[in-house]
Order: sequence, then C-alpha cells, then structure tokens
Amino acid sequence: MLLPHPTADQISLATVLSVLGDPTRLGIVAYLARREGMPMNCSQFLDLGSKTNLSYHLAKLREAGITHAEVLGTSRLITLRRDDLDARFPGLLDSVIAGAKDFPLAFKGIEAMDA
Amino acid sequence: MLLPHPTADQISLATVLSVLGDPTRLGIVAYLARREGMPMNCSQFLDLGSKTNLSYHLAKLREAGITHAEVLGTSRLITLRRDDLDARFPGLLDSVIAGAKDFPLAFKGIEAMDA
DNA sequence: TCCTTAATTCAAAGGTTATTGAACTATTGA
DNA sequence: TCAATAGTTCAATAACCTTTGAATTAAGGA
Repeated sequence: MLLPHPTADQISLATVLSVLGDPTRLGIVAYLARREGMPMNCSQFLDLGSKTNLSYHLAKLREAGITHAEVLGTSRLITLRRDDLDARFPGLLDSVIAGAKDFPLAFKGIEAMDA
Repeated sequence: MLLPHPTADQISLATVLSVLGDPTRLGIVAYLARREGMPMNCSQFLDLGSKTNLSYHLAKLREAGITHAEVLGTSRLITLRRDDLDARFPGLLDSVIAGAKDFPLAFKGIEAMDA
C-alpha cells in the first residue's frame, strides 16, 4: 500500500516553510535528522503529542514533501526526503535542522542537555 | 519614532519559518533581497496587495525579526535583518531567497522572465 | 492652515489550523 | 478466530490568520 506524496518538482517553498513553522513538526524533523537513515514510526514521536495529533502532523509533513512514509505491516516507515529537498532548495534543510537541534525539548520549555 | 522589534536572540525559528511560509511575505522578502542595501517603503510593494494588507504582512515580518522598519517622515524604511538572521540561523535566509527568486511573480501565476 | 501622501488601526467576515476523543480499519500473532 | 497493536478518520471546538473598507494619525508641501 502506498500513500500520496508530491513529486520533487511539486514541492513548494511556501508550503515547506509554513509546514516547518510549527514546533511539533520541527520536533519531528529534528528527531528524523538525528537518526537519519533509520526510518521511524509514528509511535516513536509520542512525547511530542497524542497519537491522533501526530497522525495529523505527519500527514502535513508528508503532503508538503518533507517526509516519505512507507507502509510496512501496521506501521509506517517515516524518513526525511533529504535528496529531494536538497535538490529543490539547497541548504534549506541543513539550516533548519541546525536551528532546530534543541527541538523537541526546546518547545516544551525543557533545557537541551547536549552540547 | 521607533517601532517594536525583537532582539536577535528573541528571533524564533518556528516563527520565522511560519511567517516566511506565505506567498505575499516571500514576495516582499524577494524584493528586499533583490535590492539589498536600498531600503524600501510600503508603497513599493503595492503589486503584492492592498495597502492595508501590506501593512499587516509587513508588521508580521517585523514582529518575527525578519525585517527592520525605521520611520522617516511619513514613510518607513524597510530592510532585511540579514546580519541577525545569518547569525541566528546560518544559511537559512540565503536558501529561502534562492528558492524565492521567482517571487513575487510566481505566486500570481506569472512566469518569471529573468534567467 | 489646508490638502495630500504614507501608513496604521479597527471591526467584521470568512477561512484555515491545531487539538481532542470516539469510532474505525488493517495487520500481526496467539 | 480473537485480541492486541499501529494508525487513520471523523466531528466538534477553539484559536488563529487573511482580507477588506472605513476611519484615523502623522508628516510634508503649497
């Protein structure tokens, strides 16, 4: 089974920026970046919100072309679409990830502990 | 007379991204980037919207820390806060500007004409 | 002083977004 | 088959965003 994703050239800058402009979604992207290569599933983000709410935010990220989600059994393997984003908007993802390195802790008011 | 601006360290990534995630505001930023150094005033953006609407979007950009506005007589001199943004989120503004080079024409459905 | 220009403020309308809990689907394993 | 697990969908709500026109402020020039 496969979920709808925009093609690389359908990814729009305004949409990417507004979808990234949310603390929960920046938290998800920060997690994904930290574990780049290892796909994550919805449940691994549960400290960022309820299951229902994560489903909503993960759909936004996928529809904007920021993440890719593949269905595997009862879970989805979620990865960053780094190649497509880098091709489309060079440098953007790197600068966002660098600026979001304190997420998801930062937006919950918890101090980051890693240097 | 001076308008309220956040200090550099008050500029938040989520806010910057969500404020930039709007076609009118990307258009304003693209104009400012193209004429970097030369301050612009509100009326120079009139092809992006009505005066009232621009006032609203320019206030959003200023409150997010993306632009600086200085009152000079009856106009405001609007500039990009490039140094503050580069210090806070290195590379972000450059990649956004590069991706927005077809704005403000793109979002009105007009093809860009410059190579 | 009077008029014009530049821009903001206000209130209203309409649209979009985020969050919730309950109900649902689909897959896996016992 | 039955129950547990992983996620989605739905409807409702509250909050927020965008756009508009009319009214307002404030400065500059005749």
